[in-house]
Amino acid sequence: MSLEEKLVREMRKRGKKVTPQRRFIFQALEKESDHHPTAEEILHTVRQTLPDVSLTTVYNTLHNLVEMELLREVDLGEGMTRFDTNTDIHHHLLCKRCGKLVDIHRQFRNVFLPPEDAHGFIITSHQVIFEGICLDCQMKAGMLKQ
Amino acid sequence: MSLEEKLVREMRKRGKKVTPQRRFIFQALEKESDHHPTAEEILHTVRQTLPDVSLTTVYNTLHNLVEMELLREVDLGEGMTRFDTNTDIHHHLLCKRCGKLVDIHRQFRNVFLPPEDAHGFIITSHQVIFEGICLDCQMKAGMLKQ
DNA sequence: CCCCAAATTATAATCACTTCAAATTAAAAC
DNA sequence: GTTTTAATTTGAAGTGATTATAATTTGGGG
Repeated sequence: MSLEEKLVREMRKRGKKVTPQRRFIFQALEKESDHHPTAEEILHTVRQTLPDVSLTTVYNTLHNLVEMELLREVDLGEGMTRFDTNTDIHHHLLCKRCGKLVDIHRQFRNVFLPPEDAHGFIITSHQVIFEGICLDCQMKAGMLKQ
Repeated sequence: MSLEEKLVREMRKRGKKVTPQRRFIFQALEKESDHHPTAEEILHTVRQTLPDVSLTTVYNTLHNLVEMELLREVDLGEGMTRFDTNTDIHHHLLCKRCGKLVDIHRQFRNVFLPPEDAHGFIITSHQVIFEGICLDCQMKAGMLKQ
């Protein structure tokens, strides 16, 4: 089942309307699932087929999906939110220079807060963010001694 | 040596001017070091004694300190940047409901990316963010079966 | 086909920050 | 102490991402 089909079903299940705009947003999410698109990027893709879609609609739909837990918001302090169709636990590696973002699908077994360090919180999730400099940026900066 | 003294010294060491504005910003950082203040919060504190300081100056000074590696920017996807005078490696625990932020000073030994997972990046830092619901918010939501 | 709550839209607003250019000032040089 | 000057400060205007508003349109049940 494609992502589009899945999301359409979930929308219907919850009595939400399935508009053409939403269908194309679902398709864009599927198409760009590999690189954590921003709302602007989704808008751009959707407008290739539906030129009058508004940014508000994109945000509205993405937020709906997040609420339905079918989409994950990823905020790495870049000044904008990225959206990730992979809602499984995974981590991120971010290039400080160019903003390139890579998924890390490895688990870190130790990352767990024992009750005495949890300050009474109910912990619902955790995320590891690695920061560094990607190959391209090392190249550009002449950091690679070839 | 107080934080103010330390920062004044470091400024002088680098040939930077020590203005009254900067001194009061250093004091505010010291006073609020426990709760990761935002630029706005620093501004508010500084204005209690120096009512005409501008937000631009606060940002300018904070960014200077970050550049000098005497201050750490913490961005947890809340839509604004917090500043942390503790530049040691440590992690964070964030309440999703009220935004309360707690430092975690425990190390996680396993959190390391082996070269085959590093995608060629030079990794310079990592950060673990735990999310959950704090005691106060559990209380408010009646989640505590007392 | 009709209805109407839900969805979409354009426009304007907001929020956190950044840029800019003119006025001020710390501190080095005299 | 006075002068000099480059760094700093300032408020106003600008940005870019996101959100609010209110009028218009529409999916889909009846």
